[in-house]
Amino acid sequence: MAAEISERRELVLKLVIQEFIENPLTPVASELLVRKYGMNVSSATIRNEMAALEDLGYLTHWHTSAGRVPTDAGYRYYVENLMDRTPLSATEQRTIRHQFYQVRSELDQWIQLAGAVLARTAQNASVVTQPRAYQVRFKHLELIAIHDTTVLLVLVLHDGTIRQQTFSVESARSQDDLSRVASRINERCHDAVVGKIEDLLHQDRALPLPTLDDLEQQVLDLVVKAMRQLEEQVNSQIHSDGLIEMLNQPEFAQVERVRQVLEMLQGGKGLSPLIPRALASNGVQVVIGGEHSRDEMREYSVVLSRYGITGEVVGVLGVIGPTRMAYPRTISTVRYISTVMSDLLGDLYGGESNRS
Amino acid sequence: MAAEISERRELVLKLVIQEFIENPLTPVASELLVRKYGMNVSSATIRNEMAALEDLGYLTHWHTSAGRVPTDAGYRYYVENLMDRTPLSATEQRTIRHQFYQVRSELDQWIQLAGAVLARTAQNASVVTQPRAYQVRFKHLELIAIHDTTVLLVLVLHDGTIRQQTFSVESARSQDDLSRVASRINERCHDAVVGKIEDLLHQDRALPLPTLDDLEQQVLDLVVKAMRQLEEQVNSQIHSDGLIEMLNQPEFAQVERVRQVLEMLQGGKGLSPLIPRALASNGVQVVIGGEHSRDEMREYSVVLSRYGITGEVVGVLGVIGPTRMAYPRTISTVRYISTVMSDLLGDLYGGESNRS
DNA sequence: TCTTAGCACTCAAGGTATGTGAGTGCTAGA
DNA sequence: TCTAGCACTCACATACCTTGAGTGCTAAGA
Repeated sequence: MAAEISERRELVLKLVIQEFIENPLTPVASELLVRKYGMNVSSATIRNEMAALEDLGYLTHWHTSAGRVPTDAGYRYYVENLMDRTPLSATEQRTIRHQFYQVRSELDQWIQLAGAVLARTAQNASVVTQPRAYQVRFKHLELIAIHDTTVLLVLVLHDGTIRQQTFSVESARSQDDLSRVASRINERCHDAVVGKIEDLLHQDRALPLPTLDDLEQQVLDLVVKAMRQLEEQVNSQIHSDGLIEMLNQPEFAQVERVRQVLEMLQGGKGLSPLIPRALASNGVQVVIGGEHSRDEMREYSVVLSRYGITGEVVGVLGVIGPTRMAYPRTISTVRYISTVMSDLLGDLYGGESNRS
Repeated sequence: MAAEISERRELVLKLVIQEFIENPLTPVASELLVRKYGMNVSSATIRNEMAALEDLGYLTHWHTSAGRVPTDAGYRYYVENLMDRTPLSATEQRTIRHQFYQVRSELDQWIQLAGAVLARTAQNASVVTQPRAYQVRFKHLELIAIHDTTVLLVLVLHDGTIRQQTFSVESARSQDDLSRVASRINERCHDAVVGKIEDLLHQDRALPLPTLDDLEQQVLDLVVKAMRQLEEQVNSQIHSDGLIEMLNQPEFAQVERVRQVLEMLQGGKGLSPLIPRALASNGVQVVIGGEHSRDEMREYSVVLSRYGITGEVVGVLGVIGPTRMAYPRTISTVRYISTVMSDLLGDLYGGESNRS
């Protein structure tokens, strides 16, 4: 019984995995494959094939008299070679696109919607990061008088990120005054990267008679600080959704697992190492169970894709679930939603969206 | 054995509840009270008292040979009459205030921080709503050219809410053009409620020669729509945190409960009926188990408080947990954080903060 | 009238024994 | 190379028993 892969062996592997994905509580038995999928051989033959697949490392046993269960390697082989790659049905595509169409003008709802749709379609938890520019670039700022010496600064960056913060000025200023300062800064800093603004500030301070007044300097300081801060937290916020969907999966019968997942998602601890990889690559990335660098992720798989406009703004979105997840459907979903999001961003920035 | 409340009976009730709060898995036995709290009577006497408290409806049995467990009425009596009302320790207060001090200028982080601190201090899930003005009032808007005919509208309302959305204009406009339109609108709509803006729009349309140009009309339409939308969703977003903390509570050993909680928190379904009540009342509100109108909340208690500046902006924050929760600590925490948040808002708006 | 010692009674939880059946591995023959 | 047949394994369910914590009640004492 040479441990090589034959066509029939592949079929057995594929069926075992698909069966197990559908019915994750019970290991799949040789007899079942014959009965349910009408194979033309006896269960004994299947058993032999299964034993061979076990030698190859694609299947395992929980105990001697239990059916077979896929290993991480098995899933990997399945995803690479065996899986059907059918896209989402036209109906589903239409429904999804329609939902996005309805919020097309509300930028901040895209993320939320993407998370919700991913979770509901893939029946697992979803993660979505804000689309971020490769470089943090200034777009616009606004100063709003709130009260006495308190001013609200609203900073809009080139990638659509909005930051708001308040600060105190030494003496009360009128709204007109503030607006004038804002528009002067907007003119000077148009599309500038943070370094440019810093230079501006330094040069000006070196002059004997600065052309920037105190308030302008103060505001620019704040802007620089805010932009630097954004630059550092590369992964930005990881928005996640679909915990309930994930909980409905049978593997979460014990609370322990639930806690694990919550900790992984909280602050994206378990996920952040994956983000840069996803940003750097085209197409959908799949990381299965033990392939994760972190131990606490060993029992989960992650399907991620980049979305956005190459060279302009990019983000990451994906699904996280138990290693036994419906890979074909999940992958199609992630791929599709990433193209939808890319298209949306394309419309916004007028660039070519990054369809993979 | 008359079913009346005596001093000793109250003590027994108090001890039973405190003991059960500390050790929620085991019903408290008469013997234990004598041993642990060194009472000067025998366990039989305590048993009699417990039986009386059971007649009064403050305690129950799970089965004949199990210790006593508080009922919802018992908790209620405890919260109203028996509980120690010690505030958070000075050290804790200082730590908390310090954390808020560090993000004092970043308005949008207050909510997040309040949620996190509430959850960590009370060891349960927390909920925080955005502070909202009684009336939605216009503060400021900004138009930013994004690309060709796409314009980003940033709308700042009087209570600090920021809404961003994009829209298309018929013909491309320069940023200067957009800024001019924005500042005209800002002048006209200063501090206006939505009705005012609508009037302005209607009146103008009725004129033979409108003073507002097309773009201005389009923008004002969007503003009105956005403001109306905000007015309707009174409860705004309910931000919640601390799921993990809650999961660490022993009552969440079964996933069923976890799912319940998730569903309650998701979109604040279970909570929204409580918000108006909390907004309308001073001080800390406690709703215990069966007192909830919704069945799915029967096993949970909620501690809520309003925060903000009366007559200006108000929000709600609080904690949700199993009926057996550490009421004294939770209530102190909610009360304290609500005053901290009120103070912060007070600084921002220059009003008197709503300390209760 | 209140308190308490004593005792019978109850019941959840944990342990052990046993049966059941699904499923495998192996062997020998087609 | 496939397959029928059979012994073997092991999780799971069921029933049964034991244990002990804790109560309720009674009757005697303060």
